[in-house]
Amino acid sequence: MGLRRETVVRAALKLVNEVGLEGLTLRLIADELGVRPPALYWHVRNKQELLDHMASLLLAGAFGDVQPPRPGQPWWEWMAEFARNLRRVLLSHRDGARMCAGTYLREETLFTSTEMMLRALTEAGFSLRDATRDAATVYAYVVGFTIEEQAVTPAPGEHNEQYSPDLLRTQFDRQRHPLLFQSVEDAFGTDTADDRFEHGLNLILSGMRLSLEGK
Amino acid sequence: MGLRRETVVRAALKLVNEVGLEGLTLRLIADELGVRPPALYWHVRNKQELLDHMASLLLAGAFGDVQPPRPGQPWWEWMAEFARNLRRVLLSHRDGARMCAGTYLREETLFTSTEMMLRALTEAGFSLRDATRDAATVYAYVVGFTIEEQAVTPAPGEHNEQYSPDLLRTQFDRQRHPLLFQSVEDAFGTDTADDRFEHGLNLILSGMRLSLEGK
DNA sequence: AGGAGTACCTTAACGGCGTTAAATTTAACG
DNA sequence: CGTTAAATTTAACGCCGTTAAGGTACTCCT
Repeated sequence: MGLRRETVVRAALKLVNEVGLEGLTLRLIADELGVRPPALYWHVRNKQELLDHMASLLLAGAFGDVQPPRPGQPWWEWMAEFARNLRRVLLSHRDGARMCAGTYLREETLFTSTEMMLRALTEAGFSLRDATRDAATVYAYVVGFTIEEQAVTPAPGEHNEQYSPDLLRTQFDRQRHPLLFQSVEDAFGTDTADDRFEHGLNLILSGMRLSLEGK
Repeated sequence: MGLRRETVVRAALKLVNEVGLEGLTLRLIADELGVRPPALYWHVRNKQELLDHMASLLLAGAFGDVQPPRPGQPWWEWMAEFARNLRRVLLSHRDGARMCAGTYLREETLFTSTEMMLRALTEAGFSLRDATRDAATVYAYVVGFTIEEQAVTPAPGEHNEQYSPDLLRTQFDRQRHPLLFQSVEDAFGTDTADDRFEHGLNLILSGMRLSLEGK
């Protein structure tokens, strides 16, 4: 008969997309699965463990099918692809970034793809120590960036009203904070989240390239 | 008589240090203040708004007394000081990073210090657009890094048992993931969180320097 | 065939949570 | 002293995560 742990985790991931992380309850998940709430405790120790599994499964979608750098592909392009993929996956679920931030990862595939990343970087000339810290930096940046992004844009198409241009314009006094005022205008004008993400990513990867040349 | 909103927020900040973000309840805060729970709703619309105010007040401690760059101080050293200060403040409260990640900031002093940062960077030669995105990158990195850090080390001295060296050693197969295995060893050996933070910060600031020269 | 054991789920309930409505006290002022 | 507004209390609602105990169905041994 039915219901493996992965089924529960997938149902939870589907629901978090609809109701957000705050709205996700065990009772709701149980309903979705046609089951009483305590049944979930057979598959999961408690809600936190379920959240850990959700984050792991979500990230497995980003790390899971990572391929080694293609022949001739520079490592920094490969890293950039990875970072974009990670952000894309985090954005693919409402509250995806907050879900994955600081959670304990329990998926085997995450280990193998991390190993692959470390290999790619060490083969490019980085020490293992630097490779580890560089990868952690990229990860921290992507997660941190996407958390802020999803705070403003909870789901594609939705926009948190607290961050609406009109509201912010009233808060930022143009006289006292002219630069801040202008930068908020830009942020809602020409600038897109993609642009901002690429800019920061480029900073990190440039720094990595520089540190490699300095060897 | 007594109890202003700031009193409530400060009590909440004190308590989150003792019980963590999950353990923080309005009833607990009310007890601490010698008051019944609904009294808090006079000073705060709901719990989320209280959390926003907590994050804002906490961050005000990091941004609040930011001084302009000292004469002759390079902008990157000034930025590094800011980043270290931010991390220090986030670490000063349990779950400080998670508390501040993606919350809506409501403190006036945060605006003025952001303005100051934008001015410092634009005077150093950055366009306003770049200054904004660079500052956002540093912020995202610091928050992302510290979230992971506090997941492993909830409070100074404490260490999450899920990340204990012994447990991790059993999970990482030395044969299949030799680099990952070694890097975990290093992480618990010579490497400190401070080292790792400085390394990533340096990547970003190097990238910023490079982008300025490229002009 | 029948009983033991295990895997999986249900029923019932507990204590605690955020939040609301309404009544009540406290302070301020003419 | 009476009125009004600010600040808090009492009482309660509905929901939450979680636990204990019991039930059902399947497997396997004899």
